[in-house]
Amino acid sequence: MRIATYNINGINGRLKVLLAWLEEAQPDVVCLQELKTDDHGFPRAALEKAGYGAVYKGQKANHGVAILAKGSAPLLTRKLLPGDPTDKQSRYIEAAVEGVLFACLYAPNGNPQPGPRFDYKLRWLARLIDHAQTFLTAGLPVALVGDFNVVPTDADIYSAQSSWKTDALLQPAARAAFAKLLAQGWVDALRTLHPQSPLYTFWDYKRNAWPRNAGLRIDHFLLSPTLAPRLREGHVETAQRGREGASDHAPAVLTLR
DNA sequence: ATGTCCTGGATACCAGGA
Repeated sequence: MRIATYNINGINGRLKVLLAWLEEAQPDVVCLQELKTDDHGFPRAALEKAGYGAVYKGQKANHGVAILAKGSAPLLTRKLLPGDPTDKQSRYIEAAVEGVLFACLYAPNGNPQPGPRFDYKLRWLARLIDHAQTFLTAGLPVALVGDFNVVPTDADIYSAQSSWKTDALLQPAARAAFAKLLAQGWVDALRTLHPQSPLYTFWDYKRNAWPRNAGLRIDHFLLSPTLAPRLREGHVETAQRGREGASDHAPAVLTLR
């Protein structure tokens, strides 16, 4: 079973790019972030034609998440991250495919920091930590997949002393939230497979980031202890970032037995 | 400090988010 995460940065503006990649990579499950469309505008028919069923929670202009499954419809379990009924942003969707539960997430960016946007990011991550614990307590095979908007360590960025130093993605409080998930028992799949590789998944459109490989690792797969033993292979589809009309994120793929 | 690209509201280009 091949599972993927892909921050598509506008699913309609980049539908051709997405369909070409699906055709080429043939993943079984895809967690998408930053749809930037409401549910009405989700390209359900085009994805069905490409062989993928979908569940999605869209939002006009910003955010929005979806889970695709090849040849089937994912079994939807939630569209809201518990813990704050007043939170209206579409950043979480959860569904089961072939006995594995996928939590597709798009954590808040949190800039500028400090400030209310960074506070929201930390509160959102705290809610994720609480919800993640319920999966572990239940012993379920779960993958937390998506754009966490956290650079976990200085090894996960081209230069920790760059202008990113004061960015919300690198702040100690954000990193502490990610570390707390690992301390719960979640396995950082890509880092476990490749302890020494950069594993960048994001290159800013600005600052000439892609040509000089000024990347950040912010898209992650966290596997529950019951699922982690099935981990076989994983990589970032780096070449996708260099395509015409690419998202600022590259997709990443894992193979599970 | 700057840079780029998406979306929406407009119906030209700008604001907001990232």
